[in-house]
Amino acid sequence: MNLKQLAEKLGLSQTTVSRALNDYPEVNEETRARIKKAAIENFYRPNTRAKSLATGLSMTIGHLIPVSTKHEIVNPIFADFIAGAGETYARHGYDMMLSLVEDGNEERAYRELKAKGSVDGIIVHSPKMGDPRIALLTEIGLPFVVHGRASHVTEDYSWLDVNNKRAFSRATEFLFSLNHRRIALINGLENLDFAHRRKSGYISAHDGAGVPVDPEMMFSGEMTEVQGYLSTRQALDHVNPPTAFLAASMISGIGVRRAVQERGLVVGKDVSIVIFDDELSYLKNGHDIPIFTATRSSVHFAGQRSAEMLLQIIKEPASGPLRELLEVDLVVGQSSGPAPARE
Amino acid sequence: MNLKQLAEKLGLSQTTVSRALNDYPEVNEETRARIKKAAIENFYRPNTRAKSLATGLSMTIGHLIPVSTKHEIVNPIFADFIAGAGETYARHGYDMMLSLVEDGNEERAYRELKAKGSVDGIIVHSPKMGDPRIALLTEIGLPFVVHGRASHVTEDYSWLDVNNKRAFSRATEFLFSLNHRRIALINGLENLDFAHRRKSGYISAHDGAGVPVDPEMMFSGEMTEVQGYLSTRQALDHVNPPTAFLAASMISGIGVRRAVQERGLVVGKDVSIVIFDDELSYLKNGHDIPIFTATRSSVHFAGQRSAEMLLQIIKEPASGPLRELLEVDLVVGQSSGPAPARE
DNA sequence: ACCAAAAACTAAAGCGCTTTGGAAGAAAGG
DNA sequence: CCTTTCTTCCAAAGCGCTTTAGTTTTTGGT
Repeated sequence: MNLKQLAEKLGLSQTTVSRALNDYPEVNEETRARIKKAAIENFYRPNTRAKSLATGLSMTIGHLIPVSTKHEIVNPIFADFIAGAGETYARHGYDMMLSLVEDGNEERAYRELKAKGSVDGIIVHSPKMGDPRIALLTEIGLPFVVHGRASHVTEDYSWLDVNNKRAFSRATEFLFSLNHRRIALINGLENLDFAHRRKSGYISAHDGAGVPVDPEMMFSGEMTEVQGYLSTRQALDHVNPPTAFLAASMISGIGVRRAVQERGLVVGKDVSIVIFDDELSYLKNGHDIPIFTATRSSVHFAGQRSAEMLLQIIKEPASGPLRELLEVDLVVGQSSGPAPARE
Repeated sequence: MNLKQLAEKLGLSQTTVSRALNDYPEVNEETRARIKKAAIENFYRPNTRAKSLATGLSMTIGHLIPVSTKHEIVNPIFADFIAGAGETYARHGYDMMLSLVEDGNEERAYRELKAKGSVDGIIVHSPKMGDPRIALLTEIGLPFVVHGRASHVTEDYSWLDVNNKRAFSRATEFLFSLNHRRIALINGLENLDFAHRRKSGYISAHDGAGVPVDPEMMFSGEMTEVQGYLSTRQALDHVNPPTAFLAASMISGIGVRRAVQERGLVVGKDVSIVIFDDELSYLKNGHDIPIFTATRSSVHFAGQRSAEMLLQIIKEPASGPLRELLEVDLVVGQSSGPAPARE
């Protein structure tokens, strides 16, 4: 059933029916009630395409997920982020469009999205340092919110980020307070901005404590279980192995733990592990006492908030660049303890 | 730049330009070349909304992800499935729309999708036993492919599934062959069809081997790490604890391992663990020797194939219900070994 | 009872595309 | 040389909605 048919059935013009359903004032309340009733009875739903063609609004938010042809990996963190964002969109009548876009094709993909008019706004994922997408989106005038930030970018833009630097400096300091002096960092890919910030937090804590940073204790890579495992093995093989590990996610932390246990070392005693916990729904950090000591920030919440911010910017572009920095909790779990006494 | 402007610029009618770009024959090859060149130079992209309004095709595939208001959990398996499907859509010029739909609202959500004309087809996720969505989608005439199957459904429909029953009977038999006689099943939610089939595979292997099934060794729940952990603890607390665990996913397997190790038991020696490995990109089952002995089937591939099937059905509805049953590999890893001798 | 203003409705244009039904000109056939 | 058939192009309708610019009906003030 489309508008025309509904209008005919009611013996009214399309104009009136459309106005009644969209709560315009210039329609008699009695008629409006009659129209709304008929709309419900006939399960009338305006055709989205027609509506958006007429209004110029697509009522759709795009999520462009960078996919590397080499690694071809989809971050599990997306699942929870998207769940959070999706809720918000649904509540506001927006749809969510997902596109996987390959490394080199990013500029084209974004321009296309604008030209095709398929979205009203975009969430930018996994910003890299000096990410060119920010200038690009500003140029083409597509509203966007970055999940994360991009260092070395001069534009003013909207973002929501976790205080990654602080998170990692706090975690490092916490380990220092337990007398650890040799801490391995199992980081994400360091061309990604968040990983860069985490590293700088790790380094600044070392500087603050006067502990030298050893580049051989810093690992970076895709945040997979296997990467956590392999990096940890390498770290433990060092002539001067670490007594503690700082892992970028629950998943790499699990890899760290596997490698540690494989060596017959006891987590929380021989070796401490601190992770960054995104509160992934399928990988919660335990049910009572946290499995891992962790800096914690819900990526589900981040998704929700980012979406809200984006919708706000779309509604009122003048409300200007919005920024939000989330602080993390430091929760102490079973995976950390005082550094073992040196023999 | 829209069609009208492009046509004016070229001194041609919209008709000719449109036809040239869509490779219709009734246009001079020289003119076509000229038009295509201009289109590229001006980065012309037809407005999707207008196009789909005119053609009646939305060129969009919908993924409705069931979200429970109670658990509010997004399965990480979706991430990889969607990555696979997304690739395929991109290659064929389709967009992907994601909606989170709450438990009770499913029927309405599907009908709305049809009425609003937002998608040309749908992938049905997480089918339950006797899932009503299949009858519903058949009734409203929206092309769909089910990822999984639904027992007790009489309709003919398209699906792509893993042979879950066989996977779990093989895994169980494998453990029997290692002399395990008491095997705990850490299953997914058993109202979900795949979990039901896995259970029946587990049971049929017991029947085949003449080993009685103990309901107290069968656990079911959301496939999280914590659920795996808690179920395992409960199983190990039993007066007659199991010597082996069969876990529904990598993630629950990790929970099983945690509980086992917490008791000071050695995986692969005191206790064997076999998992179902979906080949999640972030949780690969090790890099050389598999961490866990597993039945393996790539959910990324499943996403790809499901998408291909759906596009095929959309293109040629007559090509009828398509079905595809994927068999799993049984890969032996480090987590299984002969049952410990009874004292 | 009359006129202006407000209320309630409608016809038609327009969003940007595809597609139908021609039309004009060139090539082919007799 | 005239008719027929291609070839190549175009004007205009239509997809289903919103919205502008009116038109008709009611209301209210005098």
